[in-house]
Amino acid sequence: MYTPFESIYTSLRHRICLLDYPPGTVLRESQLASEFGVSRTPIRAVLQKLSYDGLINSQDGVGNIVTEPGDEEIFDIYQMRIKLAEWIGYARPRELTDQDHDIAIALRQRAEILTQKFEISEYWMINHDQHLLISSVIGNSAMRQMWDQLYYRAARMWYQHIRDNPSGAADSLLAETTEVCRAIYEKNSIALGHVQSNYISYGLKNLGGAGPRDAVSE
Amino acid sequence: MYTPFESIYTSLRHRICLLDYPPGTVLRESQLASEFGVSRTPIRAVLQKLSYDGLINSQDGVGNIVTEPGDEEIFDIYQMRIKLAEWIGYARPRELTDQDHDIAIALRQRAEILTQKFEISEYWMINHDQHLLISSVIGNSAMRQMWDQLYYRAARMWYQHIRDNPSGAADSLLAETTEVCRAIYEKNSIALGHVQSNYISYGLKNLGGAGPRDAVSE
DNA sequence: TTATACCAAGCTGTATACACCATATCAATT
DNA sequence: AATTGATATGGTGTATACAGCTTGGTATAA
Repeated sequence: MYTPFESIYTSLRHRICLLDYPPGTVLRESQLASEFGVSRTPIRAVLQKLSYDGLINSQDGVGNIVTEPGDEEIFDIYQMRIKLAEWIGYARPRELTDQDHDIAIALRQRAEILTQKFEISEYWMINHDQHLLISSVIGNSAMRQMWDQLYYRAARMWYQHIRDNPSGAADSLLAETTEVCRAIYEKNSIALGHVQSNYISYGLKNLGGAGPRDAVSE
Repeated sequence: MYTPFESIYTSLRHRICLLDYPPGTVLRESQLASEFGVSRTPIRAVLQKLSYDGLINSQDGVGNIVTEPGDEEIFDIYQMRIKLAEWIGYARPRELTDQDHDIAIALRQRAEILTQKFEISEYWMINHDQHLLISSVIGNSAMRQMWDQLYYRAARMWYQHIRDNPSGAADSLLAETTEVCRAIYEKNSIALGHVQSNYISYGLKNLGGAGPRDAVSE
């Protein structure tokens, strides 16, 4: 948010995740450069990072195309997120504090309001803030890095699904935030990870995928 | 290996992993540009990717400094590798073939020769080829990506340790390749992952770390 | 009418000149 | 002598001009 790079990178990632740039959109470097008031050079740096993140695909002579995740890829990413979530409590978690609980309570309140008047943007922001909270709990830096990366790769699909099927989304989110509150109140980071894993799993089910072939059975 | 980018990227990563560029080394863009016969621009792209990989650290006005992993980071990376390896067999593995077995047999033979005449470079190449083989088994693309990334982040530490303590390294590698051979012969990718997990765990122990504080106990 | 070959326009990839930043050196002052 | 300040030097970050690739359109010939 502070350096120009971070600011532009966050903006573009936000647009891709919220489908302002739906899959297939062609991003032109010169256009983005003029929009953000910089030259093509820093824009290219941002696009390269987005490319490493798997969010766009740069093709010489054509443009930077927002990727369209296939069914297999969606399944793979969700499977990884489910597994990683199970490990959150074992990845050198920092101690959960009363302040964490306050934040979680606030998120639950926002989710409760959402059940009365649903707004997709607010739904997203609650999800996002909860992700930031939980991510901050992970002490293992390698783990946290992967956790964040997969979150942003999965966000589009989830957002699209909720946008098309908003019924029940607020109730589910309220239930999730409630469970998160409890786990944090109990200062039990292992439980916190399990809650995450469960709700990601529910999400995968709702997305309609039990996997490309046979589901993973451990 | 084909595009100039891939070629330069692989070269520099190789040099960092094999400690040709030990931690603290300052990489100058113009110097690398003249060495590879290109301008600073593609060099910068490579360095940015290496920065995302956590192998270097770009500082404005100073240079691109090869990172020095701290004890905590080493432990985190190893813990993740141990956990991910356990999971290889469940990450949509492709079917193991007789050709895989032939490759594994060849690796074991090279390891056997290594026990008679140890050479650190050959040790590294066997390890690397084995990594490529096992990585190719992972069908879950998100998982494979993380697996590769952590491998290159951990390689330096392991290489340094073996270089300083070569005794027993060849025997251990021979044992590992033997177990890999067996798992592949049995076409059991779950076992293959467990073998990997075990030997990574042995490696962490040898590196001298049971963790920064208390070890993870699941 | 259809197919093919060429061409033009626009994009990304590259090279290079310039601006800004960090640091080491050296002189001036206390 | 020690310290502080300016300054020169060499680095990365940025802007821009150019080269190479892709693609859509068009003209021409079968």
